[in-house]
Amino acid sequence: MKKILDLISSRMEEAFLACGYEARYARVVLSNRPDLCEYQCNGAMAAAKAYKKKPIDIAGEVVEYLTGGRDAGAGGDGKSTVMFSQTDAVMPGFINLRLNGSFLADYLNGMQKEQKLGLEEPGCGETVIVDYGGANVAKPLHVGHLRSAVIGESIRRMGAYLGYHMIGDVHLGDWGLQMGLIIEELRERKPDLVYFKEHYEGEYPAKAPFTIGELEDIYPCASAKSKKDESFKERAQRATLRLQGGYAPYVAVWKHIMAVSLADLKKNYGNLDVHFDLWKGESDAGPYIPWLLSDLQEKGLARESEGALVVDIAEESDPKELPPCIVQKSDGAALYATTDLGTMLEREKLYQPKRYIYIADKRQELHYTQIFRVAKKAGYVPKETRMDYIGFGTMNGKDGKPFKTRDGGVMRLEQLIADIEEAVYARIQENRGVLEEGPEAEGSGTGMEMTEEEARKTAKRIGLAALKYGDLSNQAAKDYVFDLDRFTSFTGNTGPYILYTVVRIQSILRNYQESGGNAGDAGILPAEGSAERELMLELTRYNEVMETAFAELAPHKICQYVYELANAFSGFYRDNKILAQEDAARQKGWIRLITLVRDVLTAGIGVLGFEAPERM
RNA sequence: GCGUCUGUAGCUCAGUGGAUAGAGCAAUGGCCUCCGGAGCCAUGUGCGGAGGUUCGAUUCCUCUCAGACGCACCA
Repeated sequence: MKKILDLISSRMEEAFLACGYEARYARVVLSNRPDLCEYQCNGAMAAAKAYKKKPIDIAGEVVEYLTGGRDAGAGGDGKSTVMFSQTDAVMPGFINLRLNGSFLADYLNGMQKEQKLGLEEPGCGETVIVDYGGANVAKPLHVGHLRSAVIGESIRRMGAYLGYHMIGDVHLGDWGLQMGLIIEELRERKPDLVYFKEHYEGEYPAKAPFTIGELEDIYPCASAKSKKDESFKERAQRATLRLQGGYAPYVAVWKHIMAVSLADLKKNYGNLDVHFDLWKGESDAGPYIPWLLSDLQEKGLARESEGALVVDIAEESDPKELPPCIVQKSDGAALYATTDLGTMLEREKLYQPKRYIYIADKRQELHYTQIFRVAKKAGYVPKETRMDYIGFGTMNGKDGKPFKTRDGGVMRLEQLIADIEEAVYARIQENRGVLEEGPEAEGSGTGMEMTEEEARKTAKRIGLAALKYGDLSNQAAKDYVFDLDRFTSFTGNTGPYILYTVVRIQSILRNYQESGGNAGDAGILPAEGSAERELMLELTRYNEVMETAFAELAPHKICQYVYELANAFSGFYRDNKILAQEDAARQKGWIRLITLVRDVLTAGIGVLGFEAPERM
């Protein structure tokens, strides 16, 4: 289905053209003065100069055309409805519009018949690689990984919903210095392992010589040691180099580290309801690196500098010369940029994406600028391929500083999720308590009874919504304050509030069905009340919002929309007693209307990465 | 030093080249014989500052102040 703004705009274009003005002045936008109109066109003022006329005269001519008895709907289907109920030219040159109620109702009826509620699929199956997650092997996920996972998952879902072939890749950190650090630390702890015997010729054990718990202790320990102990660091660097060179015993250890760690990471991302199509890592770029380095040199792009191999990426238009991109360390080891470029080579070979979207901390912006330029300069990625980088801000505590545990440490993601679930669970218990103490405690049939197990499960689902909505409702690029109490609140602009709205609609629909109601494929009728009309207008924005949000890679726009829609529903719910409505046709229309609201909300939170429970 | 990003209500955040800049939370005062009150209504404060472009700027440009971050062998 066409977007409602496009339908209105094309009607206006017709009018502008008919009056002798360029179509580009006809663009219609949502009104910012709902008291005056629903939509507005400001083109007359912009056109005034070009045509040397007073804006109000231009607006007047256009309105004259529209009201000249030829106001028709998008039509062509024989049952076209008049589009506007109001067309006013207002000083200094605004054209104020309101939709005809039948046109609006028709639009919604169209939406509910369509596959994706009237959403078109501009993606057309184009392949897009989304690189997010960025977990490091052998290190537990912590709050620093949250944003990449949550934002990336949402972007991937948005794109998929719009018909793109989205490929999400976790791109593990599994090939850099941290692996050398772990290997060296392991050697110090368990020097007798066969991997550290120089002339060992036998098979390597199938069982990992450590648990995930040990592994998680090894890395921070080794990392701290390398900062104090220079010789330890050198040994770790050597181990890294040997691993990258394919030294069999280290590769064997590395495989153990990978297996143990990956199982744990999959579990944790699963708890976040974050999914990846590919579990590739930096190591997968390994095979491409020798060719990459020699190719960069053959093309004359790479040069030696202070022992390292670098590629200049500065361009004339740069305000300041950007530092070159280091592709090989002076000790010969690969680093961040090298593996990222190697990864591109693999992705081009296997998937030929039309677009890349990288989601990483905004502090990495320079790095991405560098590798994007190298990739384009060397022709590894076609010129026309879009390469986007979303740099997200820091998650801060209430003090405005990066989020920490009480003792100042880095909080594990598991802990954060557990805290949120606990807070939500407490709220659920609170509500149950209030219910039981209430004057009419019997209240059975409300469907509010919940077993302990259900309550825990529900708390988990609501907690995830609280967490993700709290994060996604902020612009990605900005730092934001993580406030557990606020995010888990069941009122206000929060994830739980959105879920509550969906649950409440479900409850009404359930009651309606249980009392023998069946709306069948009844049509939504033109609105009678103002809240009803506002709700309907809000619904029409759906496809526009989805497209814009993806075009701008801005999940927060979807948050904003679902919140506004939920609020519009609240207004409608307040003014209209759906189940008490005696006019059967109107009641059916309302049932269809709120069903559509539920479906739109469900689709919206679906791309945000969470879902509503049955009850809460 | 150079560069990037960010400054909007007491707090947390949206927003737009257009007509009166919005939400939530907090505060105050109201509203329930209500399908789930986890709601609704009312009241009050704000675009860091200065110039410029424009018929019109909170939005675009320049300067300035403040904060965060980045500037070659970490990722």
